Amino acid sequence: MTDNHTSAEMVGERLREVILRGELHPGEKLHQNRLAEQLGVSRTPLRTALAALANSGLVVYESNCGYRVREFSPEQIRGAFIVRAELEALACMLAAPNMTEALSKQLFDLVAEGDRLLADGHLLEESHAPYREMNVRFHKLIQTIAGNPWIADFVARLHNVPLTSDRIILWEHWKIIHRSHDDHRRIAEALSHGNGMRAGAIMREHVLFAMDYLLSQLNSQPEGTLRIVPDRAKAQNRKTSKRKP
Amino acid sequence: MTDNHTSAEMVGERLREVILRGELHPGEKLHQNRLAEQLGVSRTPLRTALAALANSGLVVYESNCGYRVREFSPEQIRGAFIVRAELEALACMLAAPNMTEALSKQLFDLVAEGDRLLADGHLLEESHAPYREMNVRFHKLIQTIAGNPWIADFVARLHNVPLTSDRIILWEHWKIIHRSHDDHRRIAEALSHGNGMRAGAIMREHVLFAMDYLLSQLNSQPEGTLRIVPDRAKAQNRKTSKRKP
DNA sequence: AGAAATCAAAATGGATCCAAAATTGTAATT
DNA sequence: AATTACAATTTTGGATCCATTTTGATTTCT
Repeated sequence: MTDNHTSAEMVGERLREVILRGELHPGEKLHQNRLAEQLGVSRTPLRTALAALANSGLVVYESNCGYRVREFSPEQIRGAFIVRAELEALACMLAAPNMTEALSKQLFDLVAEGDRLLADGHLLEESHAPYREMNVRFHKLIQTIAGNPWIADFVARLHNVPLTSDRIILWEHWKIIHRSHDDHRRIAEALSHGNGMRAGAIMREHVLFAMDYLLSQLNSQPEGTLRIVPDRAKAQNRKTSKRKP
Repeated sequence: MTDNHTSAEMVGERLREVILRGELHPGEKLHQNRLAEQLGVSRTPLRTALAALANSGLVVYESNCGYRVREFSPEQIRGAFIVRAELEALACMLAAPNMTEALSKQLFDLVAEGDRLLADGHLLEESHAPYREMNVRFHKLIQTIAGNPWIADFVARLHNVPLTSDRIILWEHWKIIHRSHDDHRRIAEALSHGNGMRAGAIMREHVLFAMDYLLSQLNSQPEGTLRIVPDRAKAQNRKTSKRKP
């Protein structure tokens, strides 16, 4: 599926993973020689990949100073959720008039898949990944039904923020994950009835609550259940010295 | 201000201009050798620029097949306006609680500038550029006040569609441009009163009407007052042959 | 004659090389 | 001792070169 053939594409995808996983710390300088050697390619495809990543917002570039991992303030993370809430709500509104029997079934199938994973009364460790994938598919399906490619594109870009990545499920409390899954069911029901406004309202709250919960977790325990948190202590020597000779 | 020093950045900006201005036709293949020679640089910075443009959505890339100018369907253009309407409405909602006396003044100064340009009862030819710039500044100021950088970024990306570019003012009819400017005044007034909902509602309609008008112009006279329209007749030989040897 | 195979030309992707700029370390001067 | 000037190293940016893939055109075979 996602088999990119050129080195530049592979390197880009690899870097994206590494950055989102937090293995490269925000603000960290990306030395081209070292990185190229580590990744086993020459500098040329690496630079191509970096140029692309810079435009996708994962790294920042400064002329003659190279690339560094982009860092996001809590305020920016909050902003990402707010825009995402609005875009996904809009997706619901646009999707509603496009609903068919088949599409309704696809949505409810995903809900049922979540039901199965949560059947025991809690989410097993080994069910984390399947649940996460189901969650991603549910949101993406609605965006597809909406038929506006810009929405899916922008939502994907908003996931290019380390902490808001769709690969992170930090809901350990049963009540929260249960409520979140219940939102999915209600959204599916509203959409299958053609009620875009209602589906959109649920979706907006669905995303905004995730924001509140994530930010509260960030504030309360900066490094606890979350190893993904950018280690500010380690955010090392960045001397923004700017002298005129 | 926008002085990018490296060749790659200059080439990228140059290509962006050329594509948005329609001098490179949608779907057209971008031959690296020829382009590099035309632009007076080697292929390396050109490829860096293309990689960036690909991620910004102006060109599309296919492995081992190179880059071509992206083409947008009328439906995609419509979709861009719809998302932009929502994002700019959201910007109004977020901007309202941030308003100050100074910011109100800045907004009304821009409105007054438009008043001056339209004072004669119509828009002079030489006032086109100033009016266009005022328009851009008005919208950008609201996005700045909103304080959510994602909105400004996404709106800018939505302007990366040839026909929706903010450099195009195709409103030749006095009534329409007058009404559009009146929207600006009402938005400024609503914002200065802290009424984000109302400002957002006006903004949404402001953008959606521009969409309707643009699309109607596109349908009625594919090449009339608009020279920017992609010349489909010239969209030349693209053989998407895909054989397995 | 039409389709398939083959070979030549061209274009893309990647590696290496070189120049220019920035950073770092050292020395010299105040 | 601190700061400035200067030199050496490192790193980035750009050009060139080479390999691989694609494209197209010609030839060959059914």
